Amino acid sequence: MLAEERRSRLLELVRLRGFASLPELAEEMQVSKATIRRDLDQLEEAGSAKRTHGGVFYAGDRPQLPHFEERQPEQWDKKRRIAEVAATLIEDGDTVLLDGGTTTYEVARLLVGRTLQVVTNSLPVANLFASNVDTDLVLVGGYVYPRTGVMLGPYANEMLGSLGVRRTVLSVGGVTERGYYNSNLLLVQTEQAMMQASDEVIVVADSTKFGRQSLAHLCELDAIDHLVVDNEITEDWRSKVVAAGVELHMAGETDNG
Amino acid sequence: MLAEERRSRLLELVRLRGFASLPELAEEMQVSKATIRRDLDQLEEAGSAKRTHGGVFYAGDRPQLPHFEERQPEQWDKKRRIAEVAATLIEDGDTVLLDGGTTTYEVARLLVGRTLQVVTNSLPVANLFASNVDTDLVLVGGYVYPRTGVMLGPYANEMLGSLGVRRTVLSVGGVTERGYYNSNLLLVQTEQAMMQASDEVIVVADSTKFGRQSLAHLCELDAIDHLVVDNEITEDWRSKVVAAGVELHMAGETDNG
DNA sequence: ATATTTGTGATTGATTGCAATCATTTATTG
DNA sequence: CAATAAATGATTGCAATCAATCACAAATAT
Repeated sequence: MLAEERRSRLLELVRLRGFASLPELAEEMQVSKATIRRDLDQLEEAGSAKRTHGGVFYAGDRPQLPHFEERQPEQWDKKRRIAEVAATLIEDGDTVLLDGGTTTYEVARLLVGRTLQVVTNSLPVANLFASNVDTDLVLVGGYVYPRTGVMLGPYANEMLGSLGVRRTVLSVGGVTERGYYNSNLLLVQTEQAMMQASDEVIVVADSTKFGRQSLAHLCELDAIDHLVVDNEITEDWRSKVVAAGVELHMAGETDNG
Repeated sequence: MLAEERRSRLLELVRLRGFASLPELAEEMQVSKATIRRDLDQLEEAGSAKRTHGGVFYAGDRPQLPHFEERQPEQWDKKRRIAEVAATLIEDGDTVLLDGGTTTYEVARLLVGRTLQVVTNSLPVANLFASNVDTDLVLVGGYVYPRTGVMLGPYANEMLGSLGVRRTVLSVGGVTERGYYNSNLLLVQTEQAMMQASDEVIVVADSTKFGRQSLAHLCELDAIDHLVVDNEITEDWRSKVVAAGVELHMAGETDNG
């Protein structure tokens, strides 16, 4: 085996595994640890990998969704608590439609392994379920909005027009007295098609979204069935939501509403 | 910050990053390295992470596609060479349809960053392009076949029926005198819809596929435009393909075509 | 409130890993 | 083919990291 070929193979192994230890690579390649170190030095110089004490991890191009991944850590504690409550609203055997928001993603993570039919227009959500044999997964096709991994547009809307689901979980970008908002006009159209396809709509939103304006109006306050929010929502917003006839579920230390 | 909360945050960081070094975790959490070690001991006991010298990598549940990932390393050298030749058949500005085969995936990897419109029914392929601003990506929706991340079935076929693309790249499971085969009946129907939607069909297949039977007949030998194969294809198969009027592209040390 | 349990940071000897070096082997070039 | 360059494995002293331990701090229980 040529040195160049071995380095190419090493890079592929590291790319597939994410992390590989130096002794195991030496064993697999049937060369000494010193040789592997030298190979890894070269991969590190090329920027493909990063050496660690006793190992190496992949540092080259990794498909990622910057917009999605930047927003995932925001208010993570709140999102996680909201997701735990929202997941209790889903019943085994449901057909559930999950949108591409980061709070919805936390819900999705908790649904993996449950006996469900999942429909989604989100690549990250789809990736969660694709390997899972307990879940039937249907992906809504369409134009993939750059950096978010969300499918929207006419193909998506047409497919949603011929689907029916029990429950939809939607994230929102903002809530005002006039209703729920997201930042993208095309996305909102696709989300409206989701609501049409659904018996019940569950909105998941952390408290920082309340009183925050966003570009595109999704629907009125009363057009949804359930709202799950963390316990830092104000009393004022709580009463507005309840007055709109929405079932309010609070996530956190206090009693759930 | 409570110890339990810190450990939960650590797990999330490790999950997001794949690998994290102990000094950087200690710095971010504002605790000593000794404390981080103890935390990581607990994560390792729980099976969520694996300690390394000076660091930790994520070892918990990771969405994966076993069927796809098991087959990816097979004949990797051949696939890679085939992909390099196939990528030269794609022109910038093309609309190209990529199926869910592992050889097609290697082609896809080489197309990232090119100015293209990409249509695909494969989650792994979609994940490659979703973050890329040079590429317009359209995902074919439908039922996600378990463990492969490939969308197929009536929704997929209907969407393909309303699309037109310049070139399609297809992997196959087997080639006999009677033509090209894949292992799944539903998948073959979706792939036939892909061929119908395309001006030109490019099949990518490593030489081990020739003379190998597979369940579902895709099309006759002459129904495609280009075949890209590694240089270990036999002279017998070469002449059969050429006699069928297919443009043969050989990948490897010898002269192409 | 006090008593008990759990968690933390620092220290120290033990363990793991590393890079420089050199003799030898392998690959490449003319 | 011989000459040259590149690569390899082993050795050795050095560097980095570790786990056990202890005194103290923080959290929890009564």
